[in-house]
Amino acid sequence: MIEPRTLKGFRDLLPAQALAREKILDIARRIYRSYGFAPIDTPALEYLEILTGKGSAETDKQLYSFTDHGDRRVGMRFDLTVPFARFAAQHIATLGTPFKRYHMATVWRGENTQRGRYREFMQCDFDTIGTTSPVADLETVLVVHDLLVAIGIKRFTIRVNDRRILGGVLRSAGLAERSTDVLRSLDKLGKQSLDAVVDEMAGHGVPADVARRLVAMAALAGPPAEVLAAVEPLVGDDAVGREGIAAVRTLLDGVAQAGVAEGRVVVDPSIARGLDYYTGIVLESFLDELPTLGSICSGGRYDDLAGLYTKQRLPGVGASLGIDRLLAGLEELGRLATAETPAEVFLVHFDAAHLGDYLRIAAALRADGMTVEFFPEARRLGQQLKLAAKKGFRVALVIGTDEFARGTAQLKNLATEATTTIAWEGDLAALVDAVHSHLEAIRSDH
RNA sequence: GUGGCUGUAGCUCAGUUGGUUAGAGCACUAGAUUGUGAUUCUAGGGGUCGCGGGUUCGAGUCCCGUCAGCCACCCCA
Repeated sequence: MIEPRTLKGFRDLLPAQALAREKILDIARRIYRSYGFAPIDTPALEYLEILTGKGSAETDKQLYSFTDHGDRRVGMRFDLTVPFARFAAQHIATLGTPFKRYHMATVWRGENTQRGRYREFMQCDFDTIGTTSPVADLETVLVVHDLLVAIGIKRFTIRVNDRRILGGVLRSAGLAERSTDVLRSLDKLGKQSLDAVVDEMAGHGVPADVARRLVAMAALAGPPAEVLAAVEPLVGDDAVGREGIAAVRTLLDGVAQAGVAEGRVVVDPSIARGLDYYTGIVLESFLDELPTLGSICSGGRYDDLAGLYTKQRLPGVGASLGIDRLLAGLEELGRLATAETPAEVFLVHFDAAHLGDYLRIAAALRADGMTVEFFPEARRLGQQLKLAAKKGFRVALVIGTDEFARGTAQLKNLATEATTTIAWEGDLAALVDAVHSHLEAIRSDH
C-alpha cells in the first residue's frame, strides 16, 4: 500500500478551506474588475531563461526547474510578475497602453516553509503598465484598500513609502553604494531592536551616528504629514528624493479625496521591499491583529517591467494579494467561515414515494437561484437534520407524508433551530417564494 | 539551504526512573426512539505510538537517521 501524503509545503484544501479561498477569489475578481482590470492567464511552465534572468540569486535558488521530455530547460513560475513581463513584451503591441490586467494563479517556490508560507500558493496580482501617471499609483492603493475592506477585514494598515526617498536619504548620507545592505538592515526594524539594526549597519561600514539617524527615520510613525516632514531634512537637496516625497504627498491627498478612512494608509519609511525592480512608491499591508504574519498584499511602482524581453519601455505599478497567507491569518483569528457546503437549502429526503415531488421542488428552488442539496437517501429525519446542521446549510426543508397531505412544509433555520410552517397547498411558486423570503431574512441577519 | 523545538485514535491530550494485550474526553457508527438536530444509556469501529534503524531480556519512553509541522536566520505572499 502506498502511504497517501503530500509534499512539504504543498497542501490539500478541504471543502471549508477551498470554499473560503474561492470566496476571497470572487471578491478580488469583483474589486479588480470594478477598476477596469482585465483577466489574463499565462502558463505555469516557462522556458528557464525567462524566469532566471529577472529575479535575484535568491529567487533563482527557489525556482523549481527541470528538463522536459523535449530536452528543454523549463521552470515553474515563482511569481506572476515575471511571466507578466514576458507576456507584455510579447503582446503589448496588440494590447496598447495603458494596459490593466489581473491574474490570479498558483506559483511555486522551493523555500523553507513557515506559518503562512508554503511552497505552492496563490497570488492575485493586478498591474497597470504603460503609464507613469500618479493616478495609477493612487488606484493601486485604492484597490488594495477596497479589497481588504470587501473581504471583511476590520483592522488593517497599508504602509506606503517611496524607493526614491530611501535613495535620496542614502545619497545625502553618502551611502549610495551601500544601499542594498542598508535597506536590508532597515527592513528588519519590525523584528529587531533599534540597537541591533544599528550594529548590523555598523558592520556594513556605516558610521554609528548616521546609522542611528537612519534607524530613527525608519522607525518614524504617526500622521503621514508629520512623518514626511521629519524625513524631508534627511533627503536634503537630493532632487530624486524630493520627487519621492512629493509623490507620496500626492498619493496621500488622493487617498483622502477618494474617501479612505484616516489611519488606513500610513507612511512607513522602513518599507523597502526586497525585489530590486521597484523604483517608485512601494506598499505593504498588514493585519493589525497579526503583524508578525507579514505582508498580505504588497507592491509598488517599477520603471520598466519588461526590459529583459523588449526594447519598449513599460513603466507600471501594481500589487499582489497573497491569498494563502491571508487565509492562514484569518483562520488563526477564527474569522473563517466554517461551512462545508456551498448550498444553503437542505431538502430532506423523507418519503421515497414522493421522489418525483422532491425533484420538482428542488428544481423549482434552483430555478429561482437558490442553492439546494437533495439528500440521496431516505434516512432517519434526525440523522439528516444533524448532518445538514454540521455541514453548514442555512435551512432544512422538511416535507413528509403528512405535509404533502396537508399542503404544508416545515422550514428549519439550522442555526437557531427555529421551525416555521409554510402553507403552499401544492402551489410550487408559493413554496419557492416562502423559502426565498425566509432565506433573505436569514442572510440579512448575518 | 542552516539552526532550535515538536510528532501517541478524525480532534484535544494522558501515559510514572524503559516493564504484561496503549488509555480518556470529544467526534463517528448502530440500537433504545416505525417523523425532528438535544440529553441519557448500551454496544461498536478505529492506533505499524510519524517512518526506518540502533541500544536493551524488554522501547510510546533512551540514541541515530529520515519525513512532516512550528520558530529563528535568509527571503518573501
